[in-house]
Amino acid sequence: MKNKTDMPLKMKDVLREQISGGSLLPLQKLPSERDLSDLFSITRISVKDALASLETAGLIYKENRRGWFVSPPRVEYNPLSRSHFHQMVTEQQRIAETQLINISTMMAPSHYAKTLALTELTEIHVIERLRFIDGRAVLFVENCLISHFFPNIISENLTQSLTTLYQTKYNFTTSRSRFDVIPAAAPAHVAKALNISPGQQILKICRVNYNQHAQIIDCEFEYWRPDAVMISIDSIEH
Amino acid sequence: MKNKTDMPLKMKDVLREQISGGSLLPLQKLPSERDLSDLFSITRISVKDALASLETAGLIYKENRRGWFVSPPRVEYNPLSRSHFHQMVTEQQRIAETQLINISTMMAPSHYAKTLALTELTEIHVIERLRFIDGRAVLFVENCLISHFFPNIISENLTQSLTTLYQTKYNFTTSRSRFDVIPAAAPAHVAKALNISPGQQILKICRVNYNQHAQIIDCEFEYWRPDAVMISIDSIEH
DNA sequence: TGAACTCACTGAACTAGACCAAAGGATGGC
DNA sequence: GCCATCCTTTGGTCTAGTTCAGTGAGTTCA
Repeated sequence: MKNKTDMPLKMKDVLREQISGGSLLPLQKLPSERDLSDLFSITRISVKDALASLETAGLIYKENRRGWFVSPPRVEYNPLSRSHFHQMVTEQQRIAETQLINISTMMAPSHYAKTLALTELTEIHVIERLRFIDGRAVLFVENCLISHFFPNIISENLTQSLTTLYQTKYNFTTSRSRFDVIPAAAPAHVAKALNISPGQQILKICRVNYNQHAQIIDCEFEYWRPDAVMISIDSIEH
Repeated sequence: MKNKTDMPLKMKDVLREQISGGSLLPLQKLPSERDLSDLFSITRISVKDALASLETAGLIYKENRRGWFVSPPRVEYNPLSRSHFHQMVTEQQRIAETQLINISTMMAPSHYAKTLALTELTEIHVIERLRFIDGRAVLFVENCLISHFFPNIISENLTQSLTTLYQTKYNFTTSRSRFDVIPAAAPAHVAKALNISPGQQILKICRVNYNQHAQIIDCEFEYWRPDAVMISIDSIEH
């Protein structure tokens, strides 16, 4: 029964059409909120609502105070596979990069201690890294290693795969991993690194890895931009 | 440097506090947006923004034109396990219910045909069901079965586990399953059943099941309220 | 050449209202 | 006791602005 023009809906349809039709390409910037509000004669609040709903659908994303952009296709990610980030991304004809953000060594704070099933008096290394696909920051990773398993690891090149490093330098293979996938809000430090607004929706993956002696050796917290990834698992691969 | 009172932030803190502190219990209704906007002397837009950010964090949820409610704890769900919905929920000391929404029989439309790897001239049954935890609708499921594998299935009781039915009546066991997890927006028919606004964030799980003869027998599309679930997988269980 | 500065443009966050449509309780007729 | 109708309350959607803070390109100056 709606015979109003419903410009906000029209704006969504136009953008959807331009994205699927290829007039707007992945990573391309959309017009500014102010321009869109003039173009379609609607307020900026309506523009923001409409853009937010396209964002939820995974069609567009925003960068803090920079603007809105068209989302590239999702990468398929199997958290159970041995394949690491660079290999996985490359196999899907995309370009991967890793940037080291921070390393710190500390006594395990309670939430890490709990995940690693150890006491708070154990020393851990926390490695924070940012991962890019096709030049876009899509994943913030916190790796938390139990120090005594990995002497001198902090002097290694930590932009490569940690799994490979575990194997070649420390002779540890991952015999078992356990992980949780949770739709959540971005914590402040993650939001800053990914250049999104704090509290925005992200996909959180918490993983715990066991070595060949069934010892927990490290855990990992991954924070993905929700439009960048799709978890894909096949029971036959184990 | 912010020395403004920042009432929207204060509202979030108060609600967060009341939820974690137990003054607001799971499934309990929050004051209306208008009441909150009076209480904290902020506009309804700011109230909505603040509530939306608590929603993203998984603390509260809303029902269409009914109001905002406190989210119960997430259930842990392992899509690889043989355990079915009722069993999984019961094991976590929660109450499960299933409601049959609709059954239809048709020639496979293209997106189903693609997922099931068959031609569009194959007949399929589509079973739509709504699942509840502790009385709250949290999951909309579409099961799509290849008809010739399941003669007369539509006259069975379809609020029980389909996996069990496959086994007892048709002698099919699931030998392999493959699934994708995607943060997405709720399609209109799903939004209606779950009583959420169309386009709102949900967690979509697409699963394909193979029988003991390595034939694809059905696929399933699950749409979860994102605050209700957490995917939890352990590689050792296979 | 290169580092520091300026400034226009961007979204972020907010105020102060408006009307609409669905939900659901209260009411009243039978 | 039951059912239809009314009415209040709810969120949904929208208009029309404002102020603030980070971004980044261009400019200036040592």
